[in-house]
Amino acid sequence: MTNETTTRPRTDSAARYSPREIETRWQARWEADGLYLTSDDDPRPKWYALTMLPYTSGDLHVGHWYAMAPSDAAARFKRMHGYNVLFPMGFDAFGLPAENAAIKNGRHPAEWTFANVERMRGQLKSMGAMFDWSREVVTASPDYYKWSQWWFLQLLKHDLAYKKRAAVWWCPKDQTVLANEQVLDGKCERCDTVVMKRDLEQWFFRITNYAEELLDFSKMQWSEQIASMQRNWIGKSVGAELRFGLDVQGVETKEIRVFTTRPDTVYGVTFFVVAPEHPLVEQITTPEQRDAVRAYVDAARRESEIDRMSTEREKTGVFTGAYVTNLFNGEQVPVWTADYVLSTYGTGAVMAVPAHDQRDFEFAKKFGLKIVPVFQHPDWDGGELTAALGHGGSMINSGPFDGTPDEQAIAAVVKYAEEQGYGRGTVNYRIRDWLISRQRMWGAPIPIIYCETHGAVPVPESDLPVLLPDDAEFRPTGESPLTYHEGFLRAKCPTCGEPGRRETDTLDTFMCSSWYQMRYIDPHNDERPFSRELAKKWLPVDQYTGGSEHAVMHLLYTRFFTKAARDMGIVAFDEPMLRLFNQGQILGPDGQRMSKSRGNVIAPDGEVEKWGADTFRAYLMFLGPWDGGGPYDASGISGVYRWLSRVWTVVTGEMRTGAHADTPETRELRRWTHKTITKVTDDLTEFRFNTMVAALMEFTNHLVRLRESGAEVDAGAWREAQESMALILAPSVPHIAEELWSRLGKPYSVHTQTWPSFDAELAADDAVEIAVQVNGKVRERLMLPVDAPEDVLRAQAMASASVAPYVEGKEIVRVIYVPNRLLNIVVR
RNA sequence: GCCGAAGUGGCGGAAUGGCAGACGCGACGGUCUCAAAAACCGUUGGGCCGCAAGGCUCAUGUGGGUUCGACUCCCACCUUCGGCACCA
Repeated sequence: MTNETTTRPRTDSAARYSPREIETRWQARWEADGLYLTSDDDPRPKWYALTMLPYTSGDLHVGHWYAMAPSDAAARFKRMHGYNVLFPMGFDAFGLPAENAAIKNGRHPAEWTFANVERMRGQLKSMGAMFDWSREVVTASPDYYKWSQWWFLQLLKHDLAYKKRAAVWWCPKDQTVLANEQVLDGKCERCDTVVMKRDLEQWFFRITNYAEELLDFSKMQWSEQIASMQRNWIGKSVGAELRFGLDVQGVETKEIRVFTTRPDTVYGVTFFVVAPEHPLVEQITTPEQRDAVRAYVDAARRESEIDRMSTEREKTGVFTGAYVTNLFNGEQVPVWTADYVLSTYGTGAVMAVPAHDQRDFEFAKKFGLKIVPVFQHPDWDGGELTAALGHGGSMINSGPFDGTPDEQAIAAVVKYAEEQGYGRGTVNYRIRDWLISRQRMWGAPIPIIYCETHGAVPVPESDLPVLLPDDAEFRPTGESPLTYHEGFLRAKCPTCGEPGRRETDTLDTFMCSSWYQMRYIDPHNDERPFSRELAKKWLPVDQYTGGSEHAVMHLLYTRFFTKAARDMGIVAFDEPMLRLFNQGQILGPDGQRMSKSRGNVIAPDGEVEKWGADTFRAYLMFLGPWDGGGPYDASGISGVYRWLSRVWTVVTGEMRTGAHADTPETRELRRWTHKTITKVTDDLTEFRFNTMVAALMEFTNHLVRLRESGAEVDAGAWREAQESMALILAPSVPHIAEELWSRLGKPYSVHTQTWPSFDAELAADDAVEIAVQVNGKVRERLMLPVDAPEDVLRAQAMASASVAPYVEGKEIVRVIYVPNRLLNIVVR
């Protein structure tokens, strides 16, 4: 087939790179052969690579390709390193868009959802990724959500799920409650509608039980960015809970507790503030103050959350007429109610220390309340304060504590408080329990039956799944059809058999995606969510990839789920995903996040049709660092296509070869081959896909130049270059790599080959260019053999006509020599 | 306000403290063509000198510092992006 000494067939159209033909052919072959099916019995070490599953929105967009193509390359790379790689794919299929589409078209959400699954699976397949489709999971299918319901029952059994009445976020447009995590800037995460508070009885998971452990990231390699976002969200504060005496006629409660991070300022308390929603407000308010307080509380209730959250606005508040006693000094201080105190944080009440807290300071100034400094701060001259004082100095006005330095103050006061029974040291977290009820139909029904006699009774595991009705009728009430579906509602109490009523709320879709990685390992098991043996073999996930927009939602929930599963004896590890890489977000051309409502979603189909999947994959990898993201712009894609065309031409074309094992051209060729293998290996290991593509381009350019120079090289070295090219292309551009491998006469498949090793000796240069600087400025570049001794280099440098003028007549102070890089002559 | 990341050509971006701008897009010039597209070849940070080969010089957000040498390390500031935010 190869003809020793012909020149290349430049414009032979039959030999041109035609991606579409190649890609459809190989995709069919791979599927027919089951090339990407992962066996549970494979003895090789396992590697579980996972990329976040897409929501069934309708079409795959550029963002999906951007997230998945590099993940696929990384998974394939692992496979070529001898790992038994599990790289599954599925669909997050419950949620509101399906329901909204159903209301609009008058069809069942399942229709819309499963049609989207079909379409998106096809689109995903066009990517040529190594997904094992035999393990696909769809969270909205009964054989999946049966197990979501099972998880709910386990959590309930272990007191990690509970129902309570609480003020919860409500989205008036979506007509459902939301978890705290799903409220962004006071708006619904899904639809951007301003949310409101409602008092409702809802199901919660006790994620707060794990607040402290969730702060520990030491058992995995996650980015500092995500860790800090989660830490922020959990919001740990160390301080103390202090009691204040309450003595109001007709009020049973004799104390109010506050959380403070500054118990050491307790002698500076000059007033006390409770949130307008605080249950005691109504009770303690004196008759004279009643009208004013009621008006204030009502106004606060009516105000939008966005207005209330603003930090800029002036402090407001009303005196309740009541007083509390500071147990430390027996002082009575007035109790105010003000909306700068949040009912959801701490105890909903604060001890106000205007001298040492800026918010209390502003409030005191506005309402003419006393300000008593309790630290002799070094910056304070004893005059009237213009702002609250920070940490520093030692205690004053603090009875027995006067003179205690700042560093010891908190510990001393807490110790005293505990001895006297005034309070105790404690830790407070900002995170709230996870609200998982949704008043929507397209979700997994919460498996509970309400009975007149027995209350909320869990559905027995043997009765799972609680199926969604397939004849849901959508009325324009905004309410879930489950609430008026007689067939669904009617149920017998599992305890007494009397007629009961089913829970009509469904599970938050984030609960369904909190454990999907566990289902992939055993997706067809109908006895258990997954077998223990397979869990032991595959879990946890070794490498997870996905967007950082899930930092305090999915990525926090799945960690909680794993810890709960561990404590319930279901799994034996602490963290769901050992390594996490967050790719950046690909934005629309307008620089905005791609979303259907903005109309800036770009479908990749056109580009894939035009250039091929390989080109598109490589282009997305080439754009820049993967964690960078940025606006999508297709203008550079032709360059990547041109590159793959050149690869095609140079690898399939003919070359003048012979036996020339030791010519400079052959040595140079080997050097390029081994250098490129080295670089591509390193870059794939570190997820530096952009520089990997650049290195492959440079290698290609060298081969093209070499071929066009007409030089003859060693046949073995050329062969090695061709085969190496196919192998190192395989993870990123799997189709062309397979085709080239096949055309080189190698056995199917390139994707089951071992990653090529590189020879450092062959990769090493035998001559290097060394920069010669005088006082840090480059004056000359010299070619020298590798590891040339300093004196040889120095002699040549001094002799150089471009160096001499800068050195002549000057005193040489110092000479710095960095082997194989540069020589810097310092003169005076 | 607090936490995190980042500022490099017209654009995307590259550079273990050691030759700034790899690789690619775009632009310009050329080959092929009746012509255009495609493809291929060449040039391409700014300024200055030179017919030319080439040389000089400025340049990595701003200002300082450390160093023989700074895109890289340190300090301050500015800007952008992401997160949290009246969290006691």
